[in-house]
Amino acid sequence: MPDAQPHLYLVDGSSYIFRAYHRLPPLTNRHGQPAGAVYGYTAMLWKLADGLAKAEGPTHMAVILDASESTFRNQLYDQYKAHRPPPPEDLVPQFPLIRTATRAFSLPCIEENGLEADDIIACYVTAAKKAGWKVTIVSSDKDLMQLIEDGVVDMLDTMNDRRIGIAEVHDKFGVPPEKVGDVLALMGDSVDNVPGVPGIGPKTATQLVQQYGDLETVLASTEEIKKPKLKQSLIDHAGNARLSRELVRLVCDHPLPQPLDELVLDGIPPDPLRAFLEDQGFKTLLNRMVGNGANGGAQRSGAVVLNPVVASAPPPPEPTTFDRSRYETVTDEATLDRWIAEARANGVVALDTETDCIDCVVAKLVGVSLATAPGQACYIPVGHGGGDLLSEAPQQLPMALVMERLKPLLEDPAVLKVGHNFKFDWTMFAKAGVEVAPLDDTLVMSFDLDAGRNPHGLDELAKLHFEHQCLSFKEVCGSGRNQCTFDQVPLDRATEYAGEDADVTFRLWQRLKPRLAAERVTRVYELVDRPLVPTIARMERRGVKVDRDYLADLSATFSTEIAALEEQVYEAACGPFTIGSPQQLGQVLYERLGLKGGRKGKSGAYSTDVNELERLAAEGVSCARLVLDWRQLTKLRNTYTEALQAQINPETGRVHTSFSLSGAQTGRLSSNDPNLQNIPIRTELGRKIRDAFVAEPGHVLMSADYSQIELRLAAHMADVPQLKDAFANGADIHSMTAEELFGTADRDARNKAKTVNFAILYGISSWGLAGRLGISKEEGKFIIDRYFERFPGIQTYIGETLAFVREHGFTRTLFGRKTHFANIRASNPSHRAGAERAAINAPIQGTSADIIKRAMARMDGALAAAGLADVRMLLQVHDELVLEVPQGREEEAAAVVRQVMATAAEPAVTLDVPLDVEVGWGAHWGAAH
DNA sequence: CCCTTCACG
DNA sequence: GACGTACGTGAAGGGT
Repeated sequence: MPDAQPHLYLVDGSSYIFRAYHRLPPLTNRHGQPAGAVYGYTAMLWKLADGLAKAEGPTHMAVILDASESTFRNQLYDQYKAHRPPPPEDLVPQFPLIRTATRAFSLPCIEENGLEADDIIACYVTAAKKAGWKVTIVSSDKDLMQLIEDGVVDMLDTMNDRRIGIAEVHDKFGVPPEKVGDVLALMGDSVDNVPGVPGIGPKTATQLVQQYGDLETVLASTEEIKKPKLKQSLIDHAGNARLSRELVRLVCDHPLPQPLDELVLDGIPPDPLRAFLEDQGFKTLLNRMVGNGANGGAQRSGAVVLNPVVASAPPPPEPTTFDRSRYETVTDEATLDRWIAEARANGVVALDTETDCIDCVVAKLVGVSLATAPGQACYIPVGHGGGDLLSEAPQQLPMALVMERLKPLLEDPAVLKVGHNFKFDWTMFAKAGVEVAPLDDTLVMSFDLDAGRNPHGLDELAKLHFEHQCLSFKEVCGSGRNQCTFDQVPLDRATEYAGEDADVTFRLWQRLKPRLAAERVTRVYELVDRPLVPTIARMERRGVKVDRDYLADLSATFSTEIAALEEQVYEAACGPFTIGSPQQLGQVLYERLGLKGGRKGKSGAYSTDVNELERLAAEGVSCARLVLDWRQLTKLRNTYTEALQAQINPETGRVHTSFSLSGAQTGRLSSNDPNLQNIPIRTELGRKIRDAFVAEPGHVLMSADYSQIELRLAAHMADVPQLKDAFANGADIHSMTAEELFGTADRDARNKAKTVNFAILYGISSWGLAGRLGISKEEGKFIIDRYFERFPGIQTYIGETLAFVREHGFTRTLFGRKTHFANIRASNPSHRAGAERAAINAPIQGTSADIIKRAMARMDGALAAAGLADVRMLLQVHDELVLEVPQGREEEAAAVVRQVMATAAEPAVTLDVPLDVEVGWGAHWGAAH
């Protein structure tokens, strides 16, 4: 099973290439250039990526290189590395190829001016240790041996296939790793020109450090030294020894060039690697790549065939059956402590919270269930009974005690907590003062693996993966008027239900976790969705302030207007009817009033949608205009002004939406209860509702929007030079498109071009475009052909996307997010065409979603780092973030928000187009745009 | 529970 | 020639 603990592999690329050069014959590549060292390097990366993913495999990996000749060591000592001979002539051209090879493996390549690779490695080791990770340094450089720590940091010498731990360091230097620096300082290094002390080599250096403990003590104890020559040399060269100590000391506190998390390993995309191997003519490796047909699963998913082990991992062990009677009810301290110890020993625990209500902001905790292995689960009741005066509360541990005991476990960085839809549980614990970390969320995992393939509810997944029917909430709490809350459920029954949820969650985690790497969605899970779980939980809990009195006034105004319109409609329609019934309205218009042109939908009813009513209104049918106005006002009143007032939480005075992480197939969030992602803005009347969203006194609401992010991404992904240039130069993209398509950019042409641009994003069809533009389908086709002719990249993108989705059944975003399309091979042409349009759109919409999600995951940290910890991110509306900012801090906050959003793709993805962010603020949401 | 309509990106 | 009239959502109300 995958370890809860991340394991970082740091490859010392610079030192490797020198050793490879001397070890390997002077091979040349397909272009006749020397490539022996590069071949050795490529083979080594292959071995790492292939073999190591098996048992003690890396979860994160990076190649570290020397960036520059000059470092702080040259300032310390101008002779440092001064006598180093220049690298051999046929090695020099191979240096840049190291970066090419690394990129071909899709591995991060890290270098930093002023630092040697060793220092960067030391910085990452320090940071990873702090985060509770394990580290393996792939090198045999003796300087790096200073960093080794038992069970935490080791080294791997791939050339000799040997692990280097404390024992090996001791064998070599006779001292533990933390004293290696002192030994190195005394002995010096002729290659790097570290002076050391003349006459002292490895043997004497070791012996001195062993005897006196460290360099300073050696230098302070020269009186005791017997050998006169040694004694004098130490006295004469004490300065050099101290200088040498500084030269071999590794910098470990420099800011990381790339955050640790970004180094996550996510399989190896085959295409760039294949292209590189072909270009170099590395046939052996190439054949291994193509020839491995046994690993059908990985191939089908488009993964490289280097790592078949994870893909073919055996199914989880027994028991495969579920026995609810085995779950334990925990009502005493000793039993609680036993479960906590079990979870800690295990390193991973699944959990689920039971509450009296599904609204996490007001819910009270009723109990917690834990699972430490399949079938091994318990339930800890803390809030049962009590609410009901008739029945006595059952014996149970006090909530405060349970929380106090659980807190160290839930916050232990070495214990992974697993939940299904963890944001709910996270909030319940946060309300009790516990910040759960680290965590895995099986709902998010399922979504990242199987979006578009199956639903992701716990009960549905139990059925799908284990053919197990979960106890339903209804069976436990009843339904309708007889429904009770969970705190009223008897403990034995509650234990069965809650224990099962934790048990299923645990087994689901075992089943899904190995699939992340095998199906190459680790990156999107680790870098986009998992970090978002606590972020979303915080946003939901914060809520947004809504002005109730303002909404009530607005509602009253709307109601008066609606009543007046109703009278006018009845008059125009020659009698009353239910205006809100499309069926009745259709009959009134096309039968009673005898209007012509009634269009019927597939259900046989007249269509009365906005297009039809606009058409009638334009023909002078007064009733149609009145109905349109009536519809707008009732919509605004019923869906917004009335509903929003009812949604204000009495405790917080704010509205708390729920964001769904699995709501949209493309990876977007969705918002519900209430939906705050569809608050009106397009009409003046509707816009008034935005003014109801206000900031706390002393604060403003800030809105930050990505400008045209999807078109920018289309320009990047489809590689359209004109579009990329236009974005780079800040040009008006629709005018530019109009110029290309129609040779003019007047208002009419620009509007048409804008429609065409959107049509492209949505998967164009000539009929659809024709309908939108009110032109014939021939004209529509002409425009599309012209678009493809001017922007051939778009046509290629569409063609390649469709070819890929037809072959694999899914699309991917730039971050690797998969969306599956069940209908892509449907025999029904309209079903198939629908799936094709969605598949063209999904990578673009999904990449946009990935980017803003990364911005969100980073936002709180970036604000805190800038001293803006009291700026609070409240809402996300697909390409917009809404924040609450203390008055007087607007400019500072805007700068941080803009920076985080504009750079959110980096470093995982480098875009050819800039991301532009527009920021505004005001007393309310309406004024922030 | 399905359909239609309409609010948003 | 038929298909159906752009991608992704959630909520409300009518009708069955």
